[in-house]
Amino acid sequence: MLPDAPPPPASPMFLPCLLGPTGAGKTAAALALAESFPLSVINADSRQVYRDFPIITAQPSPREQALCPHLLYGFLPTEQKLGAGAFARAASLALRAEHEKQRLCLLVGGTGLYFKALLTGIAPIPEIPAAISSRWQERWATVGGDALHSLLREKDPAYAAKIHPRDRQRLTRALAVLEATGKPFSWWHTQMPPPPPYRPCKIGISLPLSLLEPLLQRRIDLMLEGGALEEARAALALCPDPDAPGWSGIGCAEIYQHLTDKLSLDACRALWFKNTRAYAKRQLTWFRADPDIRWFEPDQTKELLRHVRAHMAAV
RNA sequence: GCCGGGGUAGCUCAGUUGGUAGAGCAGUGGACUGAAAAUCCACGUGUGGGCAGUUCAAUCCUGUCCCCCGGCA
Repeated sequence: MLPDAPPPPASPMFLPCLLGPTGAGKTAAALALAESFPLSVINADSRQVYRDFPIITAQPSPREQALCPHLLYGFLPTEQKLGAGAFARAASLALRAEHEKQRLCLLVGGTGLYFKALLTGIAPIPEIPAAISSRWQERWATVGGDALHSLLREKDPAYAAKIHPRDRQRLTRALAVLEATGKPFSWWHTQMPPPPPYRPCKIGISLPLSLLEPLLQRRIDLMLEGGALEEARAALALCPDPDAPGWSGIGCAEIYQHLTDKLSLDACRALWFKNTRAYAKRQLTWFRADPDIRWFEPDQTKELLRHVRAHMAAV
């Protein structure tokens, strides 16, 4: 299932990464960098992969994408999902292909787990059959979190100690992995692949939350003016299942509610903003914990360029 | 003006047969190994609308004033 790891190149690949909270200006910063270097932009955002939601997930516009090669944007149908492992595989293939063409790659996105999976590697856990996962979901619903947590405590005490009984997602995942592979989740975590052959240069683009807020609100209004409702209507015609992975994105979910008459447009807009803000905050929490990130404000393109140049030269 | 209902956390509200109060949401911090724009954890002193009275004790009872919402004039 997993492709063999590529043979390690002679020297690690220099890999600038633009990350940070949603709406802070990563796309604009990427295009500014593309003016100075011949580079290819690789998406590292779990939502911008969706084909049916280019506006709502704030993918670079067709005009922007025409300025330089953009990879892994807008290719996935709403009913499919791209897990962190699948992302890391796809991204490393794309990176290798671009590298062979002597092109510098820029990783851009806001999904912390995707960066982690690609840059530090991820345990080689095989794909878990959907039937097994959904069976554990059902058991969660019927027996509850405490019962499942004590079951996990028997089979995988190390991981059980790390998660809360109410953490449905992690709990059911750990039990599904255990059932499908016969090995505890925590055992898999010790089976790390060799470190990926990258030399990352992590650049954060951010603003204090209070300054980000008005930008997020304005971006939502621009999306609505720019056809977000029409986009969602079209997606709804293609995939009417609200539980499909693509519909769980912020903005998509709220508009779905509105289109199915469960939410007025005003309430939809307000909820969309609320959820976006909360998400930006979660991203800040994630990235704040990473000491390797060098932070810039959106208008510091000159400093940012200088920083990338300096790191590119360094061996 | 009269009658009724209300004024409790940033918001919506609950509760206390009198012993100074707690949920949801919001907010802040945190976690994060294939759903990650996901999932989850921790954190609750508020002149209980103002003033006076009864009481050992009032957010709760009484009086009065102010404000909001209905209805009647």
